[in-house]
Amino acid sequence: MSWTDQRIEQLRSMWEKGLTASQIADELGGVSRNAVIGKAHRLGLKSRPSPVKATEKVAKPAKAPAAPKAAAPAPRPADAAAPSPIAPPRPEPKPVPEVAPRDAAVDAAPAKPDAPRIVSIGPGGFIRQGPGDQQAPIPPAPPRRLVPAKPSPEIADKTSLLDLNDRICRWPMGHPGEPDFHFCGEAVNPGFPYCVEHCGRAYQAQLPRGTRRPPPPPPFGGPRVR
DNA sequence: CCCTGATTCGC
DNA sequence: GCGAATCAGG
Repeated sequence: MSWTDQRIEQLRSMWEKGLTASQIADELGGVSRNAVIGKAHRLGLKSRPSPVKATEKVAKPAKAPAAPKAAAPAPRPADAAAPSPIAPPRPEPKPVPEVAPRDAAVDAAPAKPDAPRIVSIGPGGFIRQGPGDQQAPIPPAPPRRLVPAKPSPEIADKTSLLDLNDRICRWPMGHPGEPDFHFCGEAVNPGFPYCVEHCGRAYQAQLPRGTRRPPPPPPFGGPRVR
C-alpha cells in the first residue's frame, strides 16, 4: 500500500481525532501500526499523549558510554527543539473550471442544525486548527464563486473512492470497509478537499482567546461499534 | 503479558 | 520516504 492523498487525509483526520495508531492502521488497512506512526511523524503531526514521555532527568550526566547496542559514538543531539513550523498543507489550488456566475452562493454556508454555530468564516476563511498547530497563513479567499450545488446525477448515487476527484468533496460517510461506505461527493469549496459544509467540520474558525469551543462534532458519522 | 507512541536506521 | 525493529512507559 502506498500513501495516497486520500489515505493521508484519513490518517490526519483520525490522528487528530485521537484514534490510536493501531486503530488508524486498522481502518486504513494494509499498513502496520508502526507505519502509521512513522507516517504521522513525517507529516509533521505528532505529539499526542504518549506513554513514553521524555525521560528528562535533570541529573543524568555520567551516562555510561557503554551502551548495550552499538553505542552511537556521536552523541545524537536530541533535537527537542521546536519542530519547525509546519508548512500549511494547502493543496495547490487547482485550476477551477469556469463556474456559472452566481452570486450569494458563497455567503449561504449551510449551517447544520446540530452543528456548532461557529463554523467558518467563509470560503478560504477557514483556519486549520490542530493541537499546537495554529497558523496564521491562510490562503487568500479566492475570488471565485461557488457553483450552485445542483444534485447532479453523477453524485446522486454513492460516491465511491474511484469517483473522487479534485472537484468533489471527499468527506467520508460511514466507515471504510462497510458496505455503504462512500464519500460526500458534493462540490468542493474551491481550494479545499471538502464541500463548504464539511470544510466547516474539518477546519474550525479561529476564536478569540479564551473562548470555549463547543464540543467537536462526532467523527465519521459516529463512533464505531466493534 | 498486553497496550501505547517515539525513535532509529537499513532499505 | 518508508516501516520493522526497538525502546520505554502504562
